[in-house]
Amino acid sequence: MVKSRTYSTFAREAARLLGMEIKLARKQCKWSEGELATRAGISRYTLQKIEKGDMTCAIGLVFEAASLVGINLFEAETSPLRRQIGAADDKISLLPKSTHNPKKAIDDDF
Amino acid sequence: MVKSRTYSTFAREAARLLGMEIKLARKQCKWSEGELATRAGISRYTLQKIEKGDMTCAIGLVFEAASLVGINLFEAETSPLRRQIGAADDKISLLPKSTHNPKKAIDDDF
DNA sequence: AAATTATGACTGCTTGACCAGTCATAATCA
DNA sequence: TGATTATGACTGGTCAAGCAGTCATAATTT
Repeated sequence: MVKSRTYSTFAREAARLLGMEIKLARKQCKWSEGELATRAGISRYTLQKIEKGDMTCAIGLVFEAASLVGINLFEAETSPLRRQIGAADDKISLLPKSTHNPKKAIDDDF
Repeated sequence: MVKSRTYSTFAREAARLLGMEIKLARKQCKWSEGELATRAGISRYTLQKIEKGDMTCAIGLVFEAASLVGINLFEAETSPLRRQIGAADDKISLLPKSTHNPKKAIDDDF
């Protein structure tokens, strides 16, 4: 019995949703679990975990599976991924390099 | 030197983008790496990897950090996450339970 | 200017993620 | 119907993800 990590419900549901989308898209590709797993270079068991929304899966494996079945990950409406990356980069460079906070107690909100 | 996994550029860029968005959102929250790491219940080093778009990070940790800084993960426009999950569920149940493919050679596209 | 805080990078250790393989069951095809 | 394939669930072994901790440097405050 290991005390496992806790996650916010929002994060959990996002993972669950992504897993289901992958499963759905896979079925639409008419691929079996084994087929997608092979293409993604992962084991079938890992794919099962991914499709269940398991929080411990490596993000690279999840995104790889997702991209193979044609899921648009964080591609908002029109702009291609590259452009978004550039935009994020620009925005970051506008902010101060380090966020200097006066030392005070952390008010944890749980 | 272990030959590390390969990923599609699409998957890699998606992870990179998500990491940058987290970093950006964190700075907008005026939180230091240590602050967000503590709130997310992870080490600062892991957060650094997440913000770099490291493919090996657990998706749960990435999503947790993202949600803490207020990133809308897979929330399309208006519909809340829950509704999307329901929709995906419904769609899946409409498809055949198992995708039965005639045995043939896999034409791998790389 | 000095003092404080943030960042980047790294280093062993421990734990568990991922894999290969198996089995029973369910679904689909001939 | 029987034969084939897909799915769900699990198990031991191995290797790396994540952690705690450190250090040098950069940025920010006073």
